[in-house]
Amino acid sequence: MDVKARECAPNVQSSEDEDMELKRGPWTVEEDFKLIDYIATHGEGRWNSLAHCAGLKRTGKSCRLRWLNYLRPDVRRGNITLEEQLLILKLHSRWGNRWSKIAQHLPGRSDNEIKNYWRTRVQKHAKQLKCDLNSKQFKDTVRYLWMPRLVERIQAATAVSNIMVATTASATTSTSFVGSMKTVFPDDHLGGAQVNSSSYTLENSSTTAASSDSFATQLSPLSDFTYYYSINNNNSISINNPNPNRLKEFSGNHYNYGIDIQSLEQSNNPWLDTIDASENLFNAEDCYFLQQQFNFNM
DNA sequence: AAGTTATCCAACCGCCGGTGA
DNA sequence: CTCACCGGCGGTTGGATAACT
Repeated sequence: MDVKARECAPNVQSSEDEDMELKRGPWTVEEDFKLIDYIATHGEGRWNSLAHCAGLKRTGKSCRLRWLNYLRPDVRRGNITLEEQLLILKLHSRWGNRWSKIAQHLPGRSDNEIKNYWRTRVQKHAKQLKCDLNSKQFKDTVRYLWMPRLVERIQAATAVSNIMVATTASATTSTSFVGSMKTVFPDDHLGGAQVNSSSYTLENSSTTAASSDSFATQLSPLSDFTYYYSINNNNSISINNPNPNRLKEFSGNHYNYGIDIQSLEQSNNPWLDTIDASENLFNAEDCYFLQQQFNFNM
């Protein structure tokens, strides 16, 4: 994807362009497809000239953000998995608010999404505990309670998925997660709950067992646009169906923020509910633990 | 059912560092 | 060296939606 948009000189603008007002706010389907088509042909980068050449009345920044956070083929959106939650907590404890750095270890996740996750889910729990995010209390809670609990639930989910895989394909554990954990935390411990390779190795999980291409295509929560284009061996992008008539169909049926996939997973696989219970990280047991350990005023 | 509050997240903003003229 | 431009990053906002009263 090194081909840059050099064909169009950004400094040469017609008077008409100079009068062109920049558009803001939510992107339309048409704008998305303009951007996708242009990047498919010319590659990404040089965002200001790209925006101009693609005929988008957007800033280069806006195009870059839209592409990276939403449109690029490998973007994953939707529920943050337990493994990803654990990784985010670990990496944040190490690097703080270095969202882009953290995102590098969560394939397909944008820094924006991780940041949003942190600000909404994690900060909410800090608020519930009435303690500061940067306080030792909260850091201890994350390290000695939250992370071990996540590890337990990941292990439990792995066990369940081993059973379920025989009859249904449903796990969405990222194969890259194991690599990330091993790379970042080669010999790590989580407050007494050790993270070892056997806990996460996908040889134990349903993802490996059901890792056929068709399965991945069906369930991987990738960009909504991936059916419209595909990534070639040389990492270039091919438009699968350039027929503009498809736009309407695509818009009507698929431009729905991935709800189909999520609802499919949840409606067909009730056990997923037990996995994605991220909002219930602190049960009565935990609250008691917190009160005892940290004198939290729950 | 209607109004209010909380939550989520896409998108914007401002700052900063790198780069090239 | 200076300046302008660009891309990347982290912080913030505001609209849409869900949950609650």
